Amino acid sequence: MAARTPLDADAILAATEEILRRHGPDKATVVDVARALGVSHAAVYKHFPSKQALREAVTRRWLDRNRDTLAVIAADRTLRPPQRLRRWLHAVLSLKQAKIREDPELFAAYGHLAAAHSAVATGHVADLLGQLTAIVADGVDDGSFRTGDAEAAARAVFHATAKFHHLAHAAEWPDPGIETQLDEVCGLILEGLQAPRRGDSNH
Amino acid sequence: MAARTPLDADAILAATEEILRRHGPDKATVVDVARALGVSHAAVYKHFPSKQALREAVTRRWLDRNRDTLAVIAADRTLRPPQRLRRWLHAVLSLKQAKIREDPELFAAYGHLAAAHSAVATGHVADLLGQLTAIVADGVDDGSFRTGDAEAAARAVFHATAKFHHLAHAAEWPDPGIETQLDEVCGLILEGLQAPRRGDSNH
DNA sequence: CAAGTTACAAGATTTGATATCTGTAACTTC
DNA sequence: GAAGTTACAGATATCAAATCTTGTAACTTG
Repeated sequence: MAARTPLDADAILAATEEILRRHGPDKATVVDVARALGVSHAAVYKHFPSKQALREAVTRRWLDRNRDTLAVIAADRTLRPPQRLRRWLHAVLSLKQAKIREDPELFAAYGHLAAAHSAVATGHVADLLGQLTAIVADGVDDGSFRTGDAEAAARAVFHATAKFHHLAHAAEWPDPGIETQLDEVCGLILEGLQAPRRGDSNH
Repeated sequence: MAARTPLDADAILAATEEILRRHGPDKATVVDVARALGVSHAAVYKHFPSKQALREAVTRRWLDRNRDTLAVIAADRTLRPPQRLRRWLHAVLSLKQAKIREDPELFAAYGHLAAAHSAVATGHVADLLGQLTAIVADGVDDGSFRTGDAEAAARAVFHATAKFHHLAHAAEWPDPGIETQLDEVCGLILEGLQAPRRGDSNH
């Protein structure tokens, strides 16, 4: 695993992922990473200012990959917005489920960051909200959805599906019923977005 | 605080609450509780089979009080179902917010139990789902809501509002924007429940 | 015999000395 | 001077010994 003399940020990130996978987020140290690369730990600090920053960079890589995968769905004009929204929400869940299954230690490391209110996590949420807003706006344009404020509607959808994307619920995702639950919530939400406005009948 | 000779389950529960408040859920011991009551810890075990059971009993007391408070709202015929649903969901959140504010240690103790998949927690969820189902069914009866299956709809509402009642989100509840977020989600959900059926337009 | 006691084994937690880790600084090397 | 090194202080983690906790049992008392 020890990369040769060109020690760049990417090699450090790859080694960090490997160490996180092997030792788990609680026991992985910067010294371990340096040892895996065959350098002193101070060398790592030439590229990353802190252990925290190093972990954020690893997490950002995964989140950015996810964001890009989801962006493809969000922009897919072959699906009408309601169906696209459903597909997108399922994809958010299934990307995270896959990571838990295939890389549980790494996933746990991501969880620590989110809990610590890292800027990486809040930035990712903003990205996702942007994609959701785009889907909703598309729906308003083509007449599938009716809402005055696409951004507010996207926010509501995001909060209403927290159970299916918020890391705090990760323990529930392996439950086989979770997909059905998401389907039910999607159904309810889509009805809400498609509903014709009826004034203040809610109040 | 030491109660006199009649040592009954209620006195033990009261003492346990006090110890939990003072020491927090991680440091509170059965010996502490017994000391507060002026008895040996074995005496406590005559009334409760284990420390776990004792904590569950304390938690159940609070959950049952909450259930009863909410049942009043769920059955309040002076509010039409949409408005009642909104009121009920806000009440669920605000009861928990109040507990966090006024009794943080005790609230933390409840959290531990829920995380441990205690039957107390799952039973409480069933209670709440029952109340929700009743509100939805009332709405179907009086024409405010349209849904084939009140129970499935109630489940969807419950999952869609997880952010506002699931203990995993407790850290977000002190956020001042949380009420507005719940309002937005309520609006979306109510539109969904009120929507006229339009066949398979979602798929 | 219901409701308490003391005594005790097994397991968890605290403690405190030791070792490791983080982050910085002062020093090499190409 | 960019990219690495060793050396170090202070914070953190580790580990084994001592202590405390849990839960049970055998005993006492009104």
